Amino acid sequence: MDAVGFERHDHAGCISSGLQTVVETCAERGLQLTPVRRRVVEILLQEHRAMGAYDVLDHLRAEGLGSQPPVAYRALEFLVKNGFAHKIERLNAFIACAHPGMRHAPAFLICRKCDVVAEAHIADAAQTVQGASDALGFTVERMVIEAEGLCPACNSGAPA
Amino acid sequence: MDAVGFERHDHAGCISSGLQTVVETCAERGLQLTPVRRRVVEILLQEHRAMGAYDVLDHLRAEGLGSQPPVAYRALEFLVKNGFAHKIERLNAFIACAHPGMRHAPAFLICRKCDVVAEAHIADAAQTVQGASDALGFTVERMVIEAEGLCPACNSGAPA
DNA sequence: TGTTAGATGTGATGATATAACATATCAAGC
DNA sequence: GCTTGATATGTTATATCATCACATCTAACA
Repeated sequence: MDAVGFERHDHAGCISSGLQTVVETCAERGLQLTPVRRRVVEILLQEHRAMGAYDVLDHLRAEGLGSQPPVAYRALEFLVKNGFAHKIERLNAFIACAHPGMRHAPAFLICRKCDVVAEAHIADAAQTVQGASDALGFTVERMVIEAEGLCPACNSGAPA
Repeated sequence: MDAVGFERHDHAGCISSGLQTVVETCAERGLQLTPVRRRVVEILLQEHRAMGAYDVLDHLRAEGLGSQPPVAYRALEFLVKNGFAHKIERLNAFIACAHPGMRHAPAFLICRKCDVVAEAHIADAAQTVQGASDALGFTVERMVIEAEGLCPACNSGAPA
C-alpha cells in the first residue's frame, strides 16, 4: 500500500517527471499528445488537486487553447482513458494520476474539509471486489473506490 | 458476501417488506417519514433500479406530490442519510437500499449493458480500505465502492 | 491528389444539483 | 390560547456538469 497526496514533496520535480512519463508513454504507444492534451495534463499536475472540467477550461481559455467545454472534456477523456488522469466520481472532478502508465486500481481518499485528494493503491481491496464479482459471474471492467472523510492534517485540528 | 440484484425474486414481496422496514425503522428512530419521503422510497423499491433525481421527480409530479427539483433532492437526501437508499456516484443516480436499517458499506456492481445494479456486501474490501486509511491517519466517514462491467446475464450473451 | 481517420472549433442544448426565500406544520413551553 | 423554534415543503431562479451536432483542419497514405 502506498498513498500520494498527504505528505509534502518536491512538487516541481513531480510535475516534470509526471509530464515526462506521459510524454514517453504516449510515444511508446503511438498516442497523440496534442498541445491541448499536453497542457491539460500539465495543469492537473501543477494544481495537484481534483479540478472540475470547467476549472481546467478556465486555464485553457486564458491561454487561448480552447474556450468551449468540449475541448476540456475531450482532453480529459483522453487522459482518463489512457491512465494519465482519474475522474473522482464523488466530486465530478479530475486529478492527474500519481503513477501514469502503470496498471493500477487506485483508491482515493478525499478530505471533506480541505479538499485534498490522495491516491492510494490498496490492491487487496480491489482484488477482493474482483474476486467477489467473479464469484457472482460479474465481469469488472472499471472500479471506483473512494473514501470521504478527514485527512491527517484536518484530523489533528491543524489549520486547513 | 451476498448480493442483491441479479437473481430473480418475489418483487411484490420485496417492495412491501422493504417499505415496512423503512416505516418501522423511522418509527424506532423518531424520523419523519412524510408522504413525499414515503412515496420516493416506494418508487425506488418499485422501479428496482438506479433512478436519476429527475426520474423520481417525474413520478412525484404525476401524482401531485411536488414538481420542483428540490422536492426530489430533499427526499433522496433524507433517504440516503438514513440508509434507506444509496447514491450511485458513477451514474448520478439513486437506488433503494437492499438492507434498509442495517449498518453496512455496500459495493455496487453496475452492468454497462443492461443497467442493472446489484448491491453486494463485500465487508473485506471495505475493511481493507478502512485499515489502510487508518494507517495513513485518514478518517473514513463515507465509502464508495462501485464496479462497472457486465452482469452474468449480459456476460453469457443472453438478451439484455 | 483524393481519401480517410483523428483532432479541434463552436454554438446550442441537455442533465444534474443547489441557493434563496417564502410558507406551512406541529410540538413544547409559557 | 399564543409564541416560539425546529423541521419540512413550495417555488423561482440559477449554478454546475456534460454532451450533441456539425463544420473545419491536419496528417498519413494509397
